[in-house]
Amino acid sequence: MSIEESKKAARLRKPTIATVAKHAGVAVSTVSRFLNGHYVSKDARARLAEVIEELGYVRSWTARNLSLGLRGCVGVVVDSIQDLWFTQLLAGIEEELSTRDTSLMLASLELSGRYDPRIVQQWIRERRVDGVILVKSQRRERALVHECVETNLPTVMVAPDESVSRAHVVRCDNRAAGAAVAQHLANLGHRRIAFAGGPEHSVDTRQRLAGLRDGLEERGIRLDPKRVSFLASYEADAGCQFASEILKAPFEFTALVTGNDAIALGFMRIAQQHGVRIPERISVVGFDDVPEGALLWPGLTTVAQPTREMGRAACQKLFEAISDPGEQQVLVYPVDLVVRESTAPPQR
Amino acid sequence: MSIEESKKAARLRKPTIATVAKHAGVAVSTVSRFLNGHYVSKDARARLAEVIEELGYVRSWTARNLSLGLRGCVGVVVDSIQDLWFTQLLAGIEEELSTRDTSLMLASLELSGRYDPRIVQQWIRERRVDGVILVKSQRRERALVHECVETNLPTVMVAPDESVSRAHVVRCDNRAAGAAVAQHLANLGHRRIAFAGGPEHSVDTRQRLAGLRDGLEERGIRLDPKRVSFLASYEADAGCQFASEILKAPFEFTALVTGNDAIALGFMRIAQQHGVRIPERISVVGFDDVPEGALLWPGLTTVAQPTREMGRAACQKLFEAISDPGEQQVLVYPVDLVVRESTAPPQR
DNA sequence: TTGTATGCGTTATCAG
DNA sequence: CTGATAACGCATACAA
Repeated sequence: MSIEESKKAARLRKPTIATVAKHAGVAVSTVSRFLNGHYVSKDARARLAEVIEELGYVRSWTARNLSLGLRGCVGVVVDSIQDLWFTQLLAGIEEELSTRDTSLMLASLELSGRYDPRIVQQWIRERRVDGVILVKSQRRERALVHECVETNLPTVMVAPDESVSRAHVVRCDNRAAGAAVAQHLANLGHRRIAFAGGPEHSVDTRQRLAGLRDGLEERGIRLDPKRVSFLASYEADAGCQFASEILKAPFEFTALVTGNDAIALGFMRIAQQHGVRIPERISVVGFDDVPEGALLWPGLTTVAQPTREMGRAACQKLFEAISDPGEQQVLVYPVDLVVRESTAPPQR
Repeated sequence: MSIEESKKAARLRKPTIATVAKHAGVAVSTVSRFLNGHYVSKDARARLAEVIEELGYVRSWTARNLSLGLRGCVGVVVDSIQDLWFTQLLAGIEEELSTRDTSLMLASLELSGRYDPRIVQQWIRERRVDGVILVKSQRRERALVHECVETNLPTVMVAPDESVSRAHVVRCDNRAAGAAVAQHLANLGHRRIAFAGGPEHSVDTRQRLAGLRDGLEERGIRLDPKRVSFLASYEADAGCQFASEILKAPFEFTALVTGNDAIALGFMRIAQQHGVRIPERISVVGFDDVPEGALLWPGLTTVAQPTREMGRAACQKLFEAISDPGEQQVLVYPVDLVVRESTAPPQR
């Protein structure tokens, strides 16, 4: 009776590894080995493939993870999910994740206007994620990075603002990016060029500036230190503020290179609001190539990164680190100048 | 010996429910009940809280999910992760999720330029998610929606383009939005108004148009059917294309209401490129209030939705549906007109 | 190569 | 109210 009942129940319930084993006439361990690509005889292999297909068996990732002591989930941390550049990175991450049966936990460090890393610290302490991808981590995230590394939590950093060890790093070739901009502006005939970067300590900003400066010098153009500024953040607001400052007095330069697209967009808004014509009066260049830069008029000349690919790579590296915590690598991706309407030869 | 060893191992290993039980002198089931807020005597409760704190015990969500037959993961489906509006919704979803120990799987239906719902179908078939949130699902997603509903997969739809049953729906008050725009434009003095919506079958577009039309009529203004168009999509490209069409010949209207912000942005880019001044020659209004609309000059007048809140609500509804598959609800959120620089009184 | 037995950490059932 | 114990579905020593 109870046997009958359990049999019926088994028929209704969705098939497990045991069901497959029974139908194929092998042991569960054999099925498991088959599923994981370990050694199984040709015969068994064929039979199992058939039975699995027939039964419509799908493995339980929850059970697998429990058994392996994994969470089947990675964390992605960023200042704000609405970061224009991050969205593209996320697309790459998603793409890679979808091939891996791994889910995602997202954390904005600045969700409701103020900085709060507690969610991420909880992840780390409770080991809720198998690893984390830290996107554009800044100085204030130092403690967080430290926690990750101390806990031996596999960690990949994308475009970190400080150099780090004990974590994979994925970033773009900022120096080349700066150099490309230098060449473009020099070719257009600009001689008086200004730079408005992100925070001064930021690696991205420093490298882009270095590339720009060197590139200009190669062409006999000096980047006047008086025309180099560092803003408080990489956000559009900072660009707006900078524009307001600049426009208070007459200014001399004919081209402005900003730390990223968001800053450039903010600058352009305020400049245009004040009647400053772009690119006639001033050419503007950004970095990142966020989609929005192509959506306004004039379109923003910028330097594109293979952002989506970098997202995929970050994910791949993370999985490598999870399955085999070995050497830490630094991946540097090439960049591409994208010329739109915000740059033109200087008027005079 | 082996006892000693196992003891040592237990000390090193991180504490489980069993460790807690031993230390507190109760059975594991009692600990479980305590953890889940079921009935436990006051004494035991106090002791357990203490022991848990002391041991730094954290429960295994993997094991819990296995036991409960859950995945601890919800799916979020959208055309493109880079949808300007979606990003804000995602912030709300994330916010809610972070309080629930649930992770996320993201799927773009149009990841590499072409439509491919297979990833989502896999989720459904393999029951990899406890529920899904379908964002802005369109006509072509009908089959997908059908699959979700047929499988009894808890489903919440946010701003679906078609009306659906057997799923929770979260959307904004589109009619009120259209009416607000009507009032704004009428007050400014516009009489000749055009509308460029999304796809004609889209609920959002139809409701916004209806609200606009009625609002105008109340004020004695007729929305000329000749000035009503429907675009192929809600994306900026569609807006660009529409602008190119319009600008080929002289046009009569002084204000354009678009189906959403993305369309408006695309339109404005091309219009400005052609030297059409906004808002002097033509006022432009969008819907959604994506952050980018505030980032350009002139800033886009639009109708804001409580997008983040809607994300949270969608998530909450989903969890309700997961734990108790009851009545399907429709949640409608109020909207807010946001006036920026893209609208002004008509010149003549 | 294959099968047996045990562990992974919880929850739920059912006596006490 | 509490305690034993059987699921949950899979992976892996270890023995065969």
